Formats: sequence, C-alpha cells, structure tokens
Amino acid sequence: MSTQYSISDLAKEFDVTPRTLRFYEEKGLISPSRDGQTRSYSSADRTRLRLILRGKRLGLTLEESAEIINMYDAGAGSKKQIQTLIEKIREKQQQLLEQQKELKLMLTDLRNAEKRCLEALD
Amino acid sequence: MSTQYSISDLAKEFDVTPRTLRFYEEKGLISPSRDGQTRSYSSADRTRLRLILRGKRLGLTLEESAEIINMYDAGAGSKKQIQTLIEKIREKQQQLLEQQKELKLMLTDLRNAEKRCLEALD
DNA sequence: TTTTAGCTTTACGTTTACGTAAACGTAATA
DNA sequence: TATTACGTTTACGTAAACGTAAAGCTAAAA
Repeated sequence: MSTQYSISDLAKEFDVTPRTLRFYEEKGLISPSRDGQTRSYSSADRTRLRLILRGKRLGLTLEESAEIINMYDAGAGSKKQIQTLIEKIREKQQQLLEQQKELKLMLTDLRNAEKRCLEALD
Repeated sequence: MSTQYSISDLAKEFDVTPRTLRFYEEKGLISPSRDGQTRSYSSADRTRLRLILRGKRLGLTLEESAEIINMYDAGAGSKKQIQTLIEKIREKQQQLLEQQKELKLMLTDLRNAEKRCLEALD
C-alpha cells in the first residue's frame, strides 16, 4: 500500500489542529478515504493541504484556494470547461502580480521607515 | 486651510463604505478631526487609509497594518522604543519576503496549470 | 415648507475559519 | 481491568471586519 497519513500526522506536520482538517473536509477541500471509521489521508490529500495553506499565507480565502486547487486537478473536462479554467487561471495570475507590486511598495516603505529610525538614533 | 475630505469623499476615492471608515476610527486606525459633529479627514488621514488598504490587499489584519503604520509615524520616541520598532520592522520585512517566495511558487504552479490546460486542448 | 441628501450614534446581524466541549467508540498500556 | 491516547460526530461559541437598520440632526434644493 502507498503511504497514508492519520489526521494527527498531517496536523503535526503542517502545524494545524485536527479540527482544521475536519473543517476543510466539511467544506469539500479535502476528501480523505476511510479506514473503517477513521480518516486516512493519501499523499494527494497531503498535497492539497499544502496548497490550501500556501493560499492562506497569501491571504486567499478557502474558497479561492479551492478554486485554484481544482485548476491544478483539471486535466479532463470539455474544451469549453478548459478554456474557462484558463481564463480563471490568468485572472488569478493577474491578481497575484498586483499583489506582488503592493508587496514591493510596502517593502520599500518599510526600508525607508527603518532608515529614518536608524537616523533618529544619533 | 489645507485640503480636508468628507467621509464620503474618501469612501468614494478608495471604494469603501463610510461604515468602513467609522469602523477604522473605532479601532483607532484613523482619527479624523471634527467639523462640529462631522468627520473631517486630513491628507495625513488619507495616507493612513491608503496604507491600511494596501495592507489588506496583502492579507494583513487591521491590527498588523496599524502596527506597520505606527512604524512610519515613529520619528520621536526614546532610543529603546526606536530599537524595538526597528526589530519589528525587520520582522515584518522578513514576513513579507517569505510571502514573496510563496507568491512566486504559486505563480509558477499556475503557469504550469495553464500550460497543461493548453496542451489538453489538442 | 417639505423633501432630499448627507451626516451622526447605537446596536444587532453576518460571514469566515476555526475553537471548544460534550458524549461516545476503540485499542494499547499500566 | 482501568486508564490513557486517539479517533469519531454534533453542536454551540468566538474573533475579525464589516453590513444593515433604526432614529435623529442639519442644510440645501424643490
């Protein structure tokens, strides 16, 4: 059998609580299989979790992350579906590029603030 | 008198509701003066608002934005205060740099997803 | 003068992303 | 055998960031 993870395995690895993982499942973000009653996470589930958390660190909502993740998984689908996906992907890329600009602005400002503070230390 | 703005002036310019501006004031993020009973925003207030919203677009909480903004404004203060500020500024810079990495990762992933989708269109 | 437009405060409602506790099952360990 | 550790579901609670509605003041326009 391929590697499977328990709920607390993943919780510890990614520093979240089991509650969080159950919540993500409730929201349809991850769908681990069951070993009897208990959840069993595949490495694909683990990857999904990593992507969700990456999205969170960028300030995305869970829904937005779900949208992006479903883009990765979209190999199948009709031509029309795929084209819609491509549009959404490009939209999201645009958003991230904007965010990158804001981030640079803020970093510049912070460096200036630091400089002023250092100068104030004379 | 220097330029002053009404609550709806700023709301329109930054595409937020007056409620949002009152909320920020309630949280101590902006402190417009009063023209009798009504709020009157200076260009400094306007700048603070711009910084708050920039922080929001980066996924910062209002409290985090407030922290950063207070860094900009910190010209005065004791040496110890300033040194504490500098540490916080560097911390925040570190966070933003990490965020920048995540962002690049996600952009790369999205470009790959786009590519796969395009290839699936054969 | 009455209506309209915009401002105010007060206060309860809403969504997101979980936290926390109750009540229970199971399996290994003391 | 009883405790400990881990899992489950169900359900109410919570913080953040506003939305929305009520009730009232004020000035300009119809």
